[in-house]
Amino acid sequence: MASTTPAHLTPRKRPRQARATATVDAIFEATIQVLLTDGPHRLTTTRVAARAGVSVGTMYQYFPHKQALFYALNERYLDDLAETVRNTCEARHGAPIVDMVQALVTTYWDAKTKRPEVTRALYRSVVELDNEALLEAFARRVDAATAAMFASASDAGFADLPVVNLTLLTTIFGSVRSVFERNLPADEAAAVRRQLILMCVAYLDAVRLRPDPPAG
Amino acid sequence: MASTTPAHLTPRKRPRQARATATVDAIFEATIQVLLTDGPHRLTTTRVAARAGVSVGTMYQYFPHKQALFYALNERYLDDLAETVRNTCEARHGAPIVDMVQALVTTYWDAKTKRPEVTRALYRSVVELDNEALLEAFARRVDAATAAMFASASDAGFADLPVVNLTLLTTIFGSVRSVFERNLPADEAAAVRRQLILMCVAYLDAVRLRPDPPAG
DNA sequence: ACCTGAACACCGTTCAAGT
DNA sequence: ACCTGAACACCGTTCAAGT
Repeated sequence: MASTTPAHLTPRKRPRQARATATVDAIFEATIQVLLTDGPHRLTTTRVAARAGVSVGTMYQYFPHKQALFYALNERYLDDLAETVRNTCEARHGAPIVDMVQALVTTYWDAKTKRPEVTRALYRSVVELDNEALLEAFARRVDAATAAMFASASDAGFADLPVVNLTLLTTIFGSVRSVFERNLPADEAAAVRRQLILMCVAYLDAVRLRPDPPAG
Repeated sequence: MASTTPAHLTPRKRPRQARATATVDAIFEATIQVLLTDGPHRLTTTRVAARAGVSVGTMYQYFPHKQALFYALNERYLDDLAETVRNTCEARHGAPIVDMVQALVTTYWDAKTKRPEVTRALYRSVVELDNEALLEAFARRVDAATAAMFASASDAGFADLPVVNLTLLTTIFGSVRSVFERNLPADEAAAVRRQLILMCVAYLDAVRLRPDPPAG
């Protein structure tokens, strides 16, 4: 992932001593806090620095500018999420296709819903800049994990797995974001989640290869 | 829609004279231009005003602050989009369900893809504030239009139409946004669009009510 | 190696003065 | 009714000076 990070978003310097590491961690934590309490619009560098207990100058030693802060925050978050999805996928290799879809949707959904305000804050913090590189790297990792899982399904094969896989991920990622954006009430959100699984299953069933009927 | 707009986002004053209307239009147009050429991050009020050929002060007579500009822009855009979708839906009343889904996905997708950079700029401009009210109003309108359409399907009925409808819209809106966010190459985007229709059809087929088999 | 905070440039917003 | 633009407060970013 690091290799895909545009240079202007890279931290200026990596923490080398213990206190520096503590500083960077404090800045991350402070950023989330300010994001949650004040919103992205009222998040100022001074405020974050104050909350982290350091001076602005210190912050700028590690992050070349404000957006780099958001970038690093999202990078951390997406790394985590990709890893979670990967684990889920590996554990389902060889399983029936329905189990896979259910596990995938549930894992992704739950990960996003665990701390909804953080998720929302992050969605909003990715305003600008080359977050595309970030999202691309994330998508690539998840893509690989789910494609490998689906390829191993015990009860289904697909003529064009890459397209099927891309469609599924696009739909799942998108739906979750949509639900957050509309801030749907919990019961409606839960209903959509159940239906989404149904939908993915119906789709996979429609596009999967069926064994030829015995010749005669 | 106007009734749901939060007060602090309302234009300060409505243009009453012809030259004022021209001013407001120029400001809108300038905002889009600056958004496209400089990006949301480098969009300053002075720059927009300059491009529109007015002074900053004038801008502030109509928009209480910068965000209100973005808000108004999105409002215009979503009004338009909702109307387009509504027309599509009305024209399909009584049609078979497959035609409906196909028309819905195609209309929405094409509307968003017609001017991709504008779409992207708008997605990014809705950073903050109560865009929720805006999106909610939009969703409500589209919701009503599609629900009425699906209820009139010549070849299908649904036990829980509201949930089915909500799921479909969440998926369609979300997928389109996902495709934009990842900036998928045209051929992959096209493939996803086709698959999305397939997916919706498979889903509707799975959840639709079938006539009871004749008793015996 | 790491931290500080005053200083600078710039941007959002206002308001007294104009037509 | 509509427009102007200098003025003000504030925020992002820097850098000389410190430990």
